[in-house]
Amino acid sequence: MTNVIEVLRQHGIQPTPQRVAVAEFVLGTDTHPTADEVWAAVRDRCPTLSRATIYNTLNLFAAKGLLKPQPLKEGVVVFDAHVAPHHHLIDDETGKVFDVPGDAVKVTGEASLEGFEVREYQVVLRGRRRK
Amino acid sequence: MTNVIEVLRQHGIQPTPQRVAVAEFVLGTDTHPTADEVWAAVRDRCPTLSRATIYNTLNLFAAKGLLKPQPLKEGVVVFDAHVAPHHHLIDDETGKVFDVPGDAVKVTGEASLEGFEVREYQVVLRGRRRK
DNA sequence: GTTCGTGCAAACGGTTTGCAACAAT
DNA sequence: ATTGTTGCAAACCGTTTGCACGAAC
Repeated sequence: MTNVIEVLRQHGIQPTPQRVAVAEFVLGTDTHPTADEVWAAVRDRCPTLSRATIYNTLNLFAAKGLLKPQPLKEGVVVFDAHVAPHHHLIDDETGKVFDVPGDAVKVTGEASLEGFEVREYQVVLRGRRRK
Repeated sequence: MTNVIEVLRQHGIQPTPQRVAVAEFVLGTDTHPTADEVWAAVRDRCPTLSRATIYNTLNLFAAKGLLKPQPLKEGVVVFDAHVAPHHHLIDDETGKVFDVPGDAVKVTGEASLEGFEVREYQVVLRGRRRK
């Protein structure tokens, strides 16, 4: 993780201590955390940080293109620091979300859909993690 | 739409008037409605039907394999009567969800993912509907 | 009369918003 | 002084649940 403060500034975000704490966690993980998981992870470093600020911050980051909210599970939004196009695998047992590189799976035929102009697409795979 | 009552019975569901009303709407549409949209659509035919019954009924249908809940939007679950594997296109402007036949888009490479056993997959396309 | 389904209202969990205190410029 | 940020609490919205009434076997 390079200098988080610089990254925030480059995206037009004032680097407050709370935002830096959130950014350092959320930009440095590939666990696709929920807002509450971010809160739990940042609490020890910044105990006064409230849920409201978590949501404000995550939504701000999303609006500025630092994060992408993903409706992959029912009832919660998970935040993905991986902004470039890629795919997701969801473990049936644990519900955990794993990144799948964009080139690991190939999609063909999306250009020939009648009546649609496809801007982006994503493959959601569900299955089991082999150990 | 064949006889809805028969379909319910075949899935081990007692066909009450409320369930029949819900089934006739939800099994006969491809609009991927939310629970509230189902409620609104069934209200005129069955004005006493409560939200609780809507949720009970939709969850029952899902448990019995008549419907598949899909986490395609943030904050709501949409119900899909299309149970066979297929894909979805979400209109950027309206948020509406359209079915994309399973063979209109081809996915390759999912079998070769290291460490994963893929049970099912789905392509989520986002873009604009051309008119 | 027991079982199952309904409907109301209350509870719930994730998210948002209003607002007062508080930096920072 | 103005602008922007925080944190609390309350509101909000989609969904679930507890429970009493009612229908069906």
